[in-house]
Amino acid sequence: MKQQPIFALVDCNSFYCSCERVFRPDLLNKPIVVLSNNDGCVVARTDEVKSLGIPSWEPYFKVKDQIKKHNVAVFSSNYTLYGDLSGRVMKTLSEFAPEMEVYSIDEAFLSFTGMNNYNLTEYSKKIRKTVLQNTGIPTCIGIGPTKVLAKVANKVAKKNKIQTEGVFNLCDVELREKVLKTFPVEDIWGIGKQSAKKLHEHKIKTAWQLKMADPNYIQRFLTVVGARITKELDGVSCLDLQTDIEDRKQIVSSRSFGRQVKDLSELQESIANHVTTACEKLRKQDLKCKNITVFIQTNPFKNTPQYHNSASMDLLSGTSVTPKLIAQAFLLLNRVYQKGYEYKKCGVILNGLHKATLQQMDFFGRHDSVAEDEFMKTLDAINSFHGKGTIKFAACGIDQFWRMLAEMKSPCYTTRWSEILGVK
DNA sequence: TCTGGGGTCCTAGGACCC
DNA sequence: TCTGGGGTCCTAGGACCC
Repeated sequence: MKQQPIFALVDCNSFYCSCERVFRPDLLNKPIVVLSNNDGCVVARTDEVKSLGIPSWEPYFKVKDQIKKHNVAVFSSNYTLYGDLSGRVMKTLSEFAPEMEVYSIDEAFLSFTGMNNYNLTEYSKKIRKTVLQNTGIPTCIGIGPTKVLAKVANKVAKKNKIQTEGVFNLCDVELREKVLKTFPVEDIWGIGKQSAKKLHEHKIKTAWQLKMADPNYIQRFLTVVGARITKELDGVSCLDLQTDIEDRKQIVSSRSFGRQVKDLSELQESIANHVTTACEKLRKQDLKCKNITVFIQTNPFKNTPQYHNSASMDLLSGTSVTPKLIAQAFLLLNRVYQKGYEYKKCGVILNGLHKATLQQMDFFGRHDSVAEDEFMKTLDAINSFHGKGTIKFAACGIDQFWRMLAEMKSPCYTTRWSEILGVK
C-alpha cells in the first residue's frame, strides 16, 4: 500500500519586498512596495502596507498619494536580484528534505513523507530559522497530507505569524475540520474568481462545504480541476510532487511599451528584441523551436480604437538561431500590423520546443548548421560576460525609445561587480 | 499622463480518417 | 430516396497560478 504522503509548502513572505530589505536594513519594519514592469501596478507589499489597505495589483498612479503620505518606500522590480536570492533560498531548502519541487520564484513544496517520527512543526521552525540566517529572507511553512491542504495551512500560518511562529500543520483531522469551516472557497489554491462565483451559486462558501461535496457533482461545473481540489481537501492526494523539471512547452517574451507606439518600424525593433530574448532562453535550455507566434495589441484601458491580433507559422526545421527567427517574425508582423492604431504591447511566443540534439532536417535536408550554432554560442558567451545586449542585431535598434520604465530600481547587489554594496 | 509578464492545464470544436 | 459513427489530432480560448 502506498504510504500516506505529507507535503510542506514553504513560501517567502512578501518576497520582492524582503529581497529589497536584505540590502536595506534601514527599511526593517518599514512599509515597502515593489512595482510591476513599467512601474504599472503594486505587485508586492509588506504587512505594514497591507494594513494601510492598499490591495495587490492596484495601479500605482491610483495609490501614489497614499504611498507618499505614509512614507512607503517604493521600488521598481529588479528580477535579477530576486532570481539570485531565490536560488539561495532554494539551495538551503533542498538540504532539509529528500525531495523538493520549486514551484515558483518564492515557493517550494518539500516532501515530508515517511518522516512521521519527526516533530514536523519543530522541524519546520528550524527550516525557517536556517533560511533566514543563510539568506535574510523570512518564510512561512504549511504542512498537510495534500498539496491543497499544505497551501491552506500556509495561509493560516501567514495570517497568524505571531501565534503560529510561521508554521502550521493541518495533518490532524479535528484541527482540519475547524480550520476548513471558516476558510472561504475563494482563498483555496486553484479556485479563482470564476470558479468561486459558480461555487457560491451552488451554495458552497467554505472549504469545508467543498470538502464534503461529491467530486463528480463538482466536476460537472468545475471540470476535473475542481474535482481534484475537492478530493485534495478531503485528504486524498491527487497532485504529486513534480521533482524533475520537464522541458518547457513554450517560451514567451512580451512587454508593454513605456508609451504608445504607432509605426511599424518601432514595432519591428521591439519584436526583434523579443525574439532575441526568447532565443537566448531557448539556447540556455538547449532547445530549438518549430513554431513562432507574433502578437500585437492596443491598450484595453484606454478609450481609443481597439485592435489585437496574432499570427503564427510552422518552421521547416527546428531552430534557435536568432536572425533566422527575426526574419520570420517580421513576416508575421507584416501580416497583423494595421496602420492607425496606438499599440501598447507586443510579443513573441515560441512553440514546438524540442531538445537541440534531436534536431530533424527539413524536406531539403537542411537544419541549423554547426557554424550557425557556434556563432550563437559565441554571441551568448560574450553577452553573458560583458552584460546583456553588448552585441545585438541591428534590427533591435539603438535608442529603444519604446523601452519600459523602471525609475526606482535598486542596484543588482549580488550579480554585478559595479553595483556591489560598499562599506565605509 | 499612468493598469505586468510568463507560464500551465483543460475543454470545445473543427479537420480528418476509416 | 436514403446521407454514420467513432476515433485522433490540433488549435483557440478560458481559467488559473505566481
